[in-house]
Amino acid sequence: MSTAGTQAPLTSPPATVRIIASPQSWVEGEAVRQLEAVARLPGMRHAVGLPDLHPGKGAPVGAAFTSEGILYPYLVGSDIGCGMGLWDVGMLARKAKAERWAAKLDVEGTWSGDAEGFLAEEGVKASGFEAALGTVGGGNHFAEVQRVDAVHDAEGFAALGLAADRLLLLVHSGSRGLGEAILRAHVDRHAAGGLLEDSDDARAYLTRHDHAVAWARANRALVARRVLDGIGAPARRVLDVCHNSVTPRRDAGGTRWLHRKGAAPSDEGPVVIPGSRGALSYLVVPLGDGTGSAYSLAHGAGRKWTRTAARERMKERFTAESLTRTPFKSHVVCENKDLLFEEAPPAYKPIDRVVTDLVEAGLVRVVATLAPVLTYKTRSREE
DNA sequence: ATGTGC
Repeated sequence: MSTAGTQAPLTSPPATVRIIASPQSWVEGEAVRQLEAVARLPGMRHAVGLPDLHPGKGAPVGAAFTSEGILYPYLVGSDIGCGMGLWDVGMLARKAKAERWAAKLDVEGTWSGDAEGFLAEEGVKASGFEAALGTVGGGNHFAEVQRVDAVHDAEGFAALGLAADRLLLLVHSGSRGLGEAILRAHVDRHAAGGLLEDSDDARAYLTRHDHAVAWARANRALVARRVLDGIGAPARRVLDVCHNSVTPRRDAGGTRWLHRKGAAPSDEGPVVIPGSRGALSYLVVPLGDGTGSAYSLAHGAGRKWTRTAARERMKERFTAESLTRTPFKSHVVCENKDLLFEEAPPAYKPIDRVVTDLVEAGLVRVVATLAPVLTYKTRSREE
């Protein structure tokens, strides 16, 4: 094993496949088939499905993959750098004006400030997509003002500088059109094929990928700033993690390419695992050495219903107006009706089960649960 | 997912 040649990685034994989900966490068969198909790609070593595993476009979402000698941009997908940022808001929860904020908060369209200057402060170069910097995007993206529901680990909670009576802001967004353009340029040349790690194409992709990851992080920071300007409060970034990326990582066997597709890192400190807009989010601390889970965790609840099914089922049972409030009495800003139905809470799996699976697998400790106060999706009727 | 595809 000490003399692995350059050809060895692509012809060695099949990857291991592990799905970290209890029988109570229902996982769609198609998602499992997708995971197994990815595991058969040349150079693949480990394929890990997390408890929010669900089918994606070709490759599953809620999964992490490690490979040797070759990397696969299409496994990361088009929203390179997508992730979650959490801010500690300098305002008491009892001072929240959710109804007033829901009526007027507007984070739509190009930011009126100096986007390139903002990027420079974040240490990120401009990309040409700055018209979208500071916008939430579509799909499952959101900005959510939250309150602390319960503290389960007072020491861990205090260590993050948090206080139980203060608001928080969670932002889930990505690299908007930038990542999409990067993947499209790759797919035009290589389709779903991988890139040999020592190739010029791999180096070029990784340079653009790393830029999109940094730009996406800055995007979340600007979304947070726009929301905070809207509610008139200061804030401090507590954490920011990316769940769509490919990064080199050394482990016992040598350098591996760690692909995360809807999988939060377990090696970068605490993360937030959100449920639907009508459910709690979990602030957790990763446990263990990460080797059995590809250094990854679930990134959210995961869809239970397709968007099409969710639209049909929810329209039969609920009015759009009723979906702008949740069982937590929180407010939802989503003026696009299709998106309002697609993202309704029943379209997602129960987040408590997803997190319990992670706890039972020894992968996380729960620090606190966070409840929604105001979920901002979009003010626009289109998109 | 997408300054979105026919």
